[in-house]
Amino acid sequence: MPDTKSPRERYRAQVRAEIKQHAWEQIATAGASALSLNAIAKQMGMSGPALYRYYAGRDELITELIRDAYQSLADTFRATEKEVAALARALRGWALADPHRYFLVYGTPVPGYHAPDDITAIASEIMAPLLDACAALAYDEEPAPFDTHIEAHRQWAEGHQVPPAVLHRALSVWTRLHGVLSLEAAGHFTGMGFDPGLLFEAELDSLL
Amino acid sequence: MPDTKSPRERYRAQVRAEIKQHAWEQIATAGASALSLNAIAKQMGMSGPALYRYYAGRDELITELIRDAYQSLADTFRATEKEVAALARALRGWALADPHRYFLVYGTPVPGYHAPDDITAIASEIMAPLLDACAALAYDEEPAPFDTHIEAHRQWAEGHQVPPAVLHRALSVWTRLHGVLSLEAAGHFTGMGFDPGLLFEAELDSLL
DNA sequence: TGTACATCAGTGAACGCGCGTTCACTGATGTAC
DNA sequence: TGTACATCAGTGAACGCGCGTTCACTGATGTAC
Repeated sequence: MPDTKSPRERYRAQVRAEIKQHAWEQIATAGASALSLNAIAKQMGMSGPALYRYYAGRDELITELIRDAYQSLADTFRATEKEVAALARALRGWALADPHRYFLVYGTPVPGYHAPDDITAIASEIMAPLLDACAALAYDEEPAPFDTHIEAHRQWAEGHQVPPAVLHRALSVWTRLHGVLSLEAAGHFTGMGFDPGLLFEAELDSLL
Repeated sequence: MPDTKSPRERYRAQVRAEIKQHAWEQIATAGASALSLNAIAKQMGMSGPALYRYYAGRDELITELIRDAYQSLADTFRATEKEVAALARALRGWALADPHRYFLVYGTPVPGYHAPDDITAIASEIMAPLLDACAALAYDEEPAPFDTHIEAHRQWAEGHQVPPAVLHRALSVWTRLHGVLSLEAAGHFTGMGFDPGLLFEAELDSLL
């Protein structure tokens, strides 16, 4: 009985991975919009058309890169303790390990690009551990006006039986951490002198 | 005695403005990386090389667009009451009025692009009213650990004699508002159902 | 007011480039008997 | 184990495209006497 994966399938998967790896390097040096199949092929010592054996075109490759980016964050969260501070620091590590991957997920949207359904599914897979971790926090403040609004619009947290204050908190965690991280990754703090990591911790403190 | 601006100078300024206007439209529909001098020329009913009478090249045009984006935010702040809530709402209005202009300032950085000095000068011109407004807030909490760190790295707030808690607050205002705004402008809230404006107000409340 | 000249906006042709993508093909790899 | 065949990875040529940018030029506009 032959292996479920034939040698050819194995090889295909390997070359596809190598293509993606070169694509990431190219994005890191020249930005996502400069991604070029021909340039990748040249870098791999192949002719341009050869890549069409592996990807239907440029768009399919970019979509897969975006999907992989989302998936890697989801995987990171899955491997992290379901506690807000732990998730926050995991997010920061993930973002700074490869800022271009981070920006592919949360950066300037590509005009006209619409994410396929499976990517939005991964997006809510990312939100889930955050909601669970926020549910474990203590809530001693009075409820904010936004809580009643979010109570009425909670379908994005489908399946999570948590009070509205938890939904609110999860959104604050998301936006506050993203605020520091995106400015840091974009280099807007360089030259200001302070340590962005400490500002990140201070913002994290505001959420616990 | 002739006018200080000759008719030719007037005309030049007018055409430069028209070029920039078409550039913005192009950025809005196809993104900043797709900006093309030839396409702008065609849109204006001119031949491509004609634009070289007005801009030395593509880079000079992009740099001027970025400068104008920074400047328009600085102007918006100058025309706004120096109060945190007012500045915050002015920022949101400015950002959502033209998300691509916002992303040109705060979005994914262009790899290899380094802003000229006068742009970083405008950047601190933007920070100034925020610092002043934060100085007018009440501070009843105990000082955060980050305050002592920012006290030691405050050269970016040169000329502002404010306590470290104010520096800290200004950074929090900047990052928290940017966190909500950038995710909203990038469309990450679409499909979630809630009103991003109310989340923005809730984050603003956390800062007052 | 009229003429001679200088300035300069805009044109069209041309350069070289890299892009995505197609196509017919060669040659190596794997499969079936 | 050996041979015949099918599969499929990769090539090279070609297509049309739009890009930034240069250059020598035409012709209109403004200036000086």
